[in-house]
Amino acid sequence: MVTLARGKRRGFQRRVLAWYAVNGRDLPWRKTRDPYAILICEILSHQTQIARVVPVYETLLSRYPTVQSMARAPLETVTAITDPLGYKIRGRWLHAAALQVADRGGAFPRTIDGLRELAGVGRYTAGAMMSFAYRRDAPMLDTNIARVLSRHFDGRNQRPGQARLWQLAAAVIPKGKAYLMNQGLMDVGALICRARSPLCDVCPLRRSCAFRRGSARRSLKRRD
DNA sequence: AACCCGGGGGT
DNA sequence: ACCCCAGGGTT
Repeated sequence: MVTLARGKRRGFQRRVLAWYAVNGRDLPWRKTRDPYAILICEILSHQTQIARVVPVYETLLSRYPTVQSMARAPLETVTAITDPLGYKIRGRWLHAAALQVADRGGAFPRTIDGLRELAGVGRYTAGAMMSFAYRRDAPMLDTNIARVLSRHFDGRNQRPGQARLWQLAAAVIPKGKAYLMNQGLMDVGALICRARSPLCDVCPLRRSCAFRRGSARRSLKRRD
């Protein structure tokens, strides 16, 4: 069980949201709540850098504006667009999921468990759809959020398991603001708390971060 | 839990 | 060369 002191939690949330309001990336799927569009962007984003996802996302949506139009399309026309990104199974997943939704009359599932029955939709993608498309307070854990939470709460000498990370991901969501928090955490992870050389000096969470506290004295003394 | 899938980016 | 990238499915 994860327990975060109320004050610590509030501070963490406030810093991420304030930072995101100013520094958040301007990504095309942040303009929509269409679960179909969200599904496309999330499937395409699996283990794939966002810059490479954007053009494929645009092509796919302009070619198949609705889930029914993708369901009607031959599989090969979809995979031809998605295959260049690698993990070619995702084109098949996307098309299969479109068929599943079309069979439901074009209505996407509204629950985590329902979403996870769609091809290629796991715990992460279901959480993303719940918070991005439906604006529900659902946690999600991707490589960015996992890294931010792990570093901030457990520092550099511990390896938190998936169970703890999911609990933390849920614990840091302010009521009614999962969308902003999840997007914000992903951007902090992608732009500041990077895997390689994190920009701790300009991180909104630097004052409370266990990773930074655990860093070598020498690097702390460095000034820009 | 370990393993597989994958092309492309950054260092 | 090596590591990493908005994970999911299978074994």
